[in-house]
Amino acid sequence: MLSIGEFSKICEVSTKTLRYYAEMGLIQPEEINPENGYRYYSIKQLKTMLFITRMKSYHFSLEEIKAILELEEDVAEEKLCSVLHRKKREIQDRLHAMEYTLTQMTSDILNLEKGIPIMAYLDQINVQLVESQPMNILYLRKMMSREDYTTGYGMYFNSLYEKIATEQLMMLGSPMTIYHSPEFNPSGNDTEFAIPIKEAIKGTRVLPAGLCAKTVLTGAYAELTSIYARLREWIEHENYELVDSPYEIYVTDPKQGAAPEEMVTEVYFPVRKKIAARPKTLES
Amino acid sequence: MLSIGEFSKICEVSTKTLRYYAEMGLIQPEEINPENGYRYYSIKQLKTMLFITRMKSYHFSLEEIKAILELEEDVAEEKLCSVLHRKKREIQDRLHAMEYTLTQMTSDILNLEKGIPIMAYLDQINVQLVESQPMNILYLRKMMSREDYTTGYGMYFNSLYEKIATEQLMMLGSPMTIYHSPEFNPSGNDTEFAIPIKEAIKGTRVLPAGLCAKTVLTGAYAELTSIYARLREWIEHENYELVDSPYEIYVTDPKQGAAPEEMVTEVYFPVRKKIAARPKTLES
DNA sequence: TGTACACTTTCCCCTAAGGGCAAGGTCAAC
DNA sequence: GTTGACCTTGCCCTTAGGGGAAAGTGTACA
Repeated sequence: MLSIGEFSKICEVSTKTLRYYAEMGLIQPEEINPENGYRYYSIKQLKTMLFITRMKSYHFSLEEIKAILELEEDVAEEKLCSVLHRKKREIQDRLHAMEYTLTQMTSDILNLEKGIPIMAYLDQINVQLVESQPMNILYLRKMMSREDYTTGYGMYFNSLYEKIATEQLMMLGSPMTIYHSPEFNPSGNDTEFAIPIKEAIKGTRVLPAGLCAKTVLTGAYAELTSIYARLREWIEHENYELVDSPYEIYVTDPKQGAAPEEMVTEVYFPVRKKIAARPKTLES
Repeated sequence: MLSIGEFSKICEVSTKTLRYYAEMGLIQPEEINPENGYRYYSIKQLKTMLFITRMKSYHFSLEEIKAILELEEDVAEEKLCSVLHRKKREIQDRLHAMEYTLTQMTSDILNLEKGIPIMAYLDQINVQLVESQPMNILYLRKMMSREDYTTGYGMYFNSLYEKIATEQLMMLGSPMTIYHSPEFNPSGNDTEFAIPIKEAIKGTRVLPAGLCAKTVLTGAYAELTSIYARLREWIEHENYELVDSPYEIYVTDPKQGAAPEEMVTEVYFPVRKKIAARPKTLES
């Protein structure tokens, strides 16, 4: 039997950590002296501790590790395998995100070294007032949470494309999304995926025409937040107000896998001039 | 002037976040109504908020971002540039660490699919008792914290190699490190870098001969923790005790950049059989 | 056998970046 | 005048432990 200090040195973790793990039920000392409360570990528990530290290095949370340790013998190996696969994919995603962050940092550094302030690009975003045409769109409307976006976009546009193909419909424009949640909502956004087509069939509706503030983004989607901010700023400053859901048109089809710098996205905010000093703004 | 809710929608952050940032002095509302405490932001502050979220996406802490925002105008750009460079390197390091984690996970998954339990390798580590020869070593002794290790190893071995080259000394073995801190110590370890040479000059000492428990590791250093644990377990189980500082010999020179799977490292624990049931263990 | 010191226990507060919720005050549209 | 949306502060919660205090315990040494 090993005291907590001895065991902690062998495992190369602190005694604090061992006590914490015992408290949360991750690994219990094999024996506790009932008189003085001293914890005693068996050397056989070393393997469990090394397993825990390995899973921790794979970015499992302690709760996840606990769940793995509590698996029944007979399902343990396959379950562990599947859970490792899942975590691996998660880490790969994080890795790609970091790679993208790095390219962004590099471009910012390059700009800075040329003497261009980092946020200068904001002033380059220019907003135009345009009159949009009415469009007949084939749509799918879903609640999307932040994480669903990357996979969701693919899925829903795919099913729209499929319908167009199987029903021999005629596409009249680029795919688009319409954001019906009026505000930034971390728990989920009411999002409509749509493609303009000629035929007015079931599953289509007309996107009404109207005055819009419009901005064109050339480059990766990461800048979209700034675009939205800039549009809202413009609307505020020019004394307009939003009268319908904003939408984006993906002029460069994201499915074609164009280079991120060449992707073109148009952002539209349906607006109307604010009527000054009149309370009833919902009627013209 | 925008209320906190309006500003939060434009910036796409929560009102909680805005209040938190104000509280910690990151960004103050331009005006606070003294009667009711309502915060009002100016649209000009949007640029600052977008800058903050961008820096956050670069993994700067809020404290770091605050420091950047508080820089004097004239030094701001160069300082920002240098700080971005530093952070970029940090992220690259994390990226490499994650890539390594991924290769480890992959190999664990492969084993599992072959039916080999993840921790099975522990039982494969075998420990031998050997009698080491005395060695005359050229050494450098330093306190190392965990993060110093990767850079430190390079630096200190380099300066040893340099001395050997300039003073025309004769190397008699592979580089090694001796760990004098008796325990796992997160704040810093007393570490000796050494290379066996022929000449007994200033800056050398003799590593005494003696009985050692020895293990050979073939593969990446990440497994070293397990090796140490296994050695301590063996010592405990076989009723030996540690009588001097453990050391590692890098048989495959890490400078030569061999593939991690082919690196060979020997780990030695100077030991002695425990004298049973006698209190004075320090004298034989 | 006494003593000094190392070891262990529990308890409490702290971290970073906010989220959730409650109670109460305020604003704007009807 | 009322209602519902919005704002305020305050408190507790999150992860994976770290730091330190106060008190009890174990053991090596004289």
